[in-house]
Amino acid sequence: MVSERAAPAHVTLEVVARYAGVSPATASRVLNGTTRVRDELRERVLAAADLLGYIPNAHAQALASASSQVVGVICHDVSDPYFAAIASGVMRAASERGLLMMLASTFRDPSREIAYVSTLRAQQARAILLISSGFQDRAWERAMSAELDPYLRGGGRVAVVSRHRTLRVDTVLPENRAGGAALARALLDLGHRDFAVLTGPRALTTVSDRLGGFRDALARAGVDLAPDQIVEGAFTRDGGYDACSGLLQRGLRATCVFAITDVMAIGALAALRDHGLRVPEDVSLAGFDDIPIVRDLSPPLTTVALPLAEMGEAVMALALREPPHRRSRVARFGGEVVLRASTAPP
Amino acid sequence: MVSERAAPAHVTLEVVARYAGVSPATASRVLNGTTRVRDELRERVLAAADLLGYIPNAHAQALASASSQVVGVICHDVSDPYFAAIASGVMRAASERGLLMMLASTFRDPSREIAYVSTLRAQQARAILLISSGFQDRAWERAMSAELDPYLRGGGRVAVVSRHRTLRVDTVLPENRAGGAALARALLDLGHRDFAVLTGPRALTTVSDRLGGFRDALARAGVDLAPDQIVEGAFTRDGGYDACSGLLQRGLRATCVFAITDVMAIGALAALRDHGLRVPEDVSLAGFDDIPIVRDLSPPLTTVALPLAEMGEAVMALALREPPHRRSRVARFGGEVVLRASTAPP
DNA sequence: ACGTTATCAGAAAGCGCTTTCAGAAACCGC
DNA sequence: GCGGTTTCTGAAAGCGCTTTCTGATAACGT
Repeated sequence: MVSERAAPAHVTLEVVARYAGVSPATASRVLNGTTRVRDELRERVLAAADLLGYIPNAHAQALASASSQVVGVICHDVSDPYFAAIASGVMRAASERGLLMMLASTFRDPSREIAYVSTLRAQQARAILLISSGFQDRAWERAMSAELDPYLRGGGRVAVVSRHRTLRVDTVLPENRAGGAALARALLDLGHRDFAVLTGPRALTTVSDRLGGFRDALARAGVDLAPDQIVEGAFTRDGGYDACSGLLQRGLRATCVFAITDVMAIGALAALRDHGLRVPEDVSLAGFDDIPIVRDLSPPLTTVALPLAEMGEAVMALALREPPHRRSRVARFGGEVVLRASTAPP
Repeated sequence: MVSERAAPAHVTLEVVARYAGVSPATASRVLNGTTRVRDELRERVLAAADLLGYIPNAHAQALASASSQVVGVICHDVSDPYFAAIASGVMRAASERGLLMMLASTFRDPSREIAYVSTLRAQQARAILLISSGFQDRAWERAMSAELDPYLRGGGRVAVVSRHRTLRVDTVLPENRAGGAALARALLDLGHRDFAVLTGPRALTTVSDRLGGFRDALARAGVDLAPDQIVEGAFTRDGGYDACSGLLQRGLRATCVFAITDVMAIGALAALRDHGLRVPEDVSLAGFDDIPIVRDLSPPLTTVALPLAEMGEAVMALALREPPHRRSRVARFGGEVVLRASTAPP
């Protein structure tokens, strides 16, 4: 009767230890397996912990041992399939290692990226991973370094997806430039000479690298890209739709449209269709990323494949590798052109 | 010179306080704004904190104040657009409230759901949110309750997306049953009488509710669903593809296929196409969820719309509302049929 | 001018754990 | 059988903060 309504209080290590008739030190040792403990005591502690439903307080553990099981992940936009796929790879890598993942989404605002680094520092994250699209801006870079440097000096680990100009950290680098170039060559091989491009914000290295690679490869083939056939839009499905609509309104002179990301390509496909154009009969369309859904579009989308989940696993591996930061390392991924039915000879 | 290489040590509250010439207590009060402090001291503390780049240790804060800024989210599968969309809503709700989100993905294994609850308890999460598809299994329910109950008694908050039979917690409930029924009626109205269904694991309430609602509505109209036209597959794109392929091999006798989720419908669409069937001319196809991509398929998919992001925000609101758990509450969402071009009269 | 109340700052306890440190007990060889 | 190891356990310090509690100082009324 009484025992049944006994307040469970807070079952702390102290309670377990008392119950087992040992000191908290011994109980801690048993529970963590740090040191041999006489079998009899071991059993008593284990039994007590189990019986009382003991759950250690991770804050106390972290504070006392100055270490944590948590990695922080800052993601450009979790609701975008590209970033979600990478985050999913990070998630998998984390659970393999028994780590917990604190996930923050900046919803496309680079300044929040910096704020979150600070927050994750406060949380004593063992590593901070940035899943971004790169951002080139002096003030931003300075502020980010000001957050990252003390963290690194304090033993924190940092790794980043996508190219950043001045951040001295481990990097997972999608082959944006080479991929853009390879795509251009593939499209040239199909016979296209007139291109239009739907880009995202130029301040993102992801955008400028892809566009740069694409344009260079065209130039090398003696084909140039009319400035009025390059339209900038938001980095989203609707951004792609709007950019493509704008292009169509102004008069599309291209036989092939390159959307700088698959997500934008999805919007572009809708815009083309709404405008009565058939893909690829009237115009070819290509994207970049190979997010899972694009093979199920009709027509399936030609794109540049990136192993997104693998990149997520790699960014974790890079951050956690020993010894830390011999010198910031770069791991390159992807860049293979996947030709599908959305492109055809003009 | 010397000052430049001075070890930054760890900048703790103590260091800031000493530097400002006040006690740690005062520094704490200033930084948290808990109590009025003389302006002069205030300024000194703030200046010192800023100068030294002070970042509070969240573990110490949590330990001392017995409260945390972290909510734990356990997600069935982060790489599935349905769950990702809900998680994104949760994310938004978290950042609005200044909370941090610890995200775990069970990768479709219900037993890991229980393990993660325990882990998040250890992390002293202020709330635990389960984004699942429901699971009906006595042993599982018992084990889950055994984790949840002590957590709730200790002041923890819990809320769940999807119906669970015995869990006494706040629930965000998609209108699966009503939605399934409404979809059936809409398809009947189009003139269909012969249906096939691609389902997921029956142990998931999401599956059984949708299927139950669908079948009941058909029965009420005097139409029955041949058992051999119901095929169970994994809850994924490939599961949908395989289930649909199996159905086609065995001989499809239906004029309309209902896939229990949009994700499975995407796979089904691919299977139908690979089999040379046109949608909706040869067979109509409907899904459930209205994940963002399905309006961009061709044909756009008929489905039952659920406000996924909103549901994510709601599950957070439910968990955090005051006072806690007057009695577990249920918030219902969605269930509107969205007719698109993937369905047509037979 | 005196007692009374309101403000503000510091000392110190304590959150729940880990980890030296040191002592007790058991072991060894010769 | 005794010094010297080797094991094992407990006492206690301390991780970095918050929060009483207490004392000092200022402000107030009559």
